[in-house]
Amino acid sequence: MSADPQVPLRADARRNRDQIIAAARTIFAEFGPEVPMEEIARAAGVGVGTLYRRFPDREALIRAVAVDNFSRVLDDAREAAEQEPTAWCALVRLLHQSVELHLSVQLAMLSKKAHEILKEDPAIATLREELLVELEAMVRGAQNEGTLRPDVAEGDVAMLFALLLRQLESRSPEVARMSTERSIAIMIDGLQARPGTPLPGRPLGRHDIN
Amino acid sequence: MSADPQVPLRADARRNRDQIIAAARTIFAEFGPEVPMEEIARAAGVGVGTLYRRFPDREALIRAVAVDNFSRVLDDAREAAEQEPTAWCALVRLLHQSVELHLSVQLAMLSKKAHEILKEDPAIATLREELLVELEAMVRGAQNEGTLRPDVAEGDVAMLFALLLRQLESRSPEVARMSTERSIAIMIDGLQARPGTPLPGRPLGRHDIN
DNA sequence: CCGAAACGGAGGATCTTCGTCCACTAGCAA
DNA sequence: TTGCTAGTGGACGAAGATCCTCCGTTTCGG
Repeated sequence: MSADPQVPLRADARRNRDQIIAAARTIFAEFGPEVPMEEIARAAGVGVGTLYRRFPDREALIRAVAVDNFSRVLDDAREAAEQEPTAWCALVRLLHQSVELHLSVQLAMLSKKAHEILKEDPAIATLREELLVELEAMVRGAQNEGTLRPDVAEGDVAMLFALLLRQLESRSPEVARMSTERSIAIMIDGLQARPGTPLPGRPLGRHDIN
Repeated sequence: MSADPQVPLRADARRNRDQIIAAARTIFAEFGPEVPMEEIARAAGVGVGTLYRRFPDREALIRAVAVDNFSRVLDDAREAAEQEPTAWCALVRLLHQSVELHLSVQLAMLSKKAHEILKEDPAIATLREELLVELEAMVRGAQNEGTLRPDVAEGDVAMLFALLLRQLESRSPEVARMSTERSIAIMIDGLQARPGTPLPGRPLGRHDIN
């Protein structure tokens, strides 16, 4: 995912590296970016030693996971934009594609620490920007269709994503799932175009959410 | 706030106790119930010793804060119910009265640890139940008025509160504030009664959110 | 089959938080 | 005012958590 190292990795090393990123992705998404490294190693089925050999410190791991994940979401977004008949549908689909989204949001907006780390990294800044451009296009598109209320911008939508995707801890999984679905649906309803009920403030663009 | 102790506290002790609860309230609301005790002591302008003398452990403090805060929210809710012309208005007002609400929600729904502690305590269980009853009345009322969509219940509304009130960390305070306001407004729009767009699942009652 | 690459996890170092203890301060009753 | 006692605060040792290195063992691949 990152630039290939001078010397290609041995097959098993490569495999382990991928497993680590995969494990880190789900674990970060669920518990945030500060879980003990050992948890991640265990989930990946490797020893901490291996983890640290591949990623010299937590920051490096977070960066790698973020790059990996932002790319996925960007792909999802582009795919949705391409396949769905309307911009509105694409937006809704993206919003329901929670899992990947969850992590990107978690890292980029919800965790102070992760945010600081990521904002330095140019590769990630680029991905993030591309993603927001994509989102902006959807928002504009849906507004032109008349389906999305005109007084919001991509920053607003990103913010809602962020708020909604935070799973509530505990609860029974089924209720949690249902409640998330219902909340997303209510929120989508709130986004739909409709006369009246102006929003306070001004539309938040992609620079407002820094 | 709790039953008066055998021997009344000396004036300064009383004052310190109140300061501790006040400090804990804002700090818990902002950073969750696991901040170091010393932070709280510092914010309250007392030493850790004082804190521990008054509240033998973190649990005791959390309980005290929760009782204090649930009562406030309950008062707010009743006041809103009484003063606002419609149930819908009362609901909206309550939702905007974020600060107090924030903490109750934070403690009762967002933090696993706090939740476990609180669910044992009968005083808190009572307050919580009373609050949910109040909320249920508002929900029913607003549904009868035809302003609130009929396919939600008090559990849904509580869930939305919980999701929305989680402040995003960092950002500039003004953008954060504006974005919260906007998100709440969008969500309220989504709650308003309207034909079409049925929600998935079933209405979540107050027992679904355990 | 052998050397290099990779592995895993035990363990020492470091950091965090807890909660106690005690010398000091300040209400309050007489 | 004074003396008694409740109250105070913060230094500090204990307990735990997490980090990350190090090295004996295993696995890859030429």
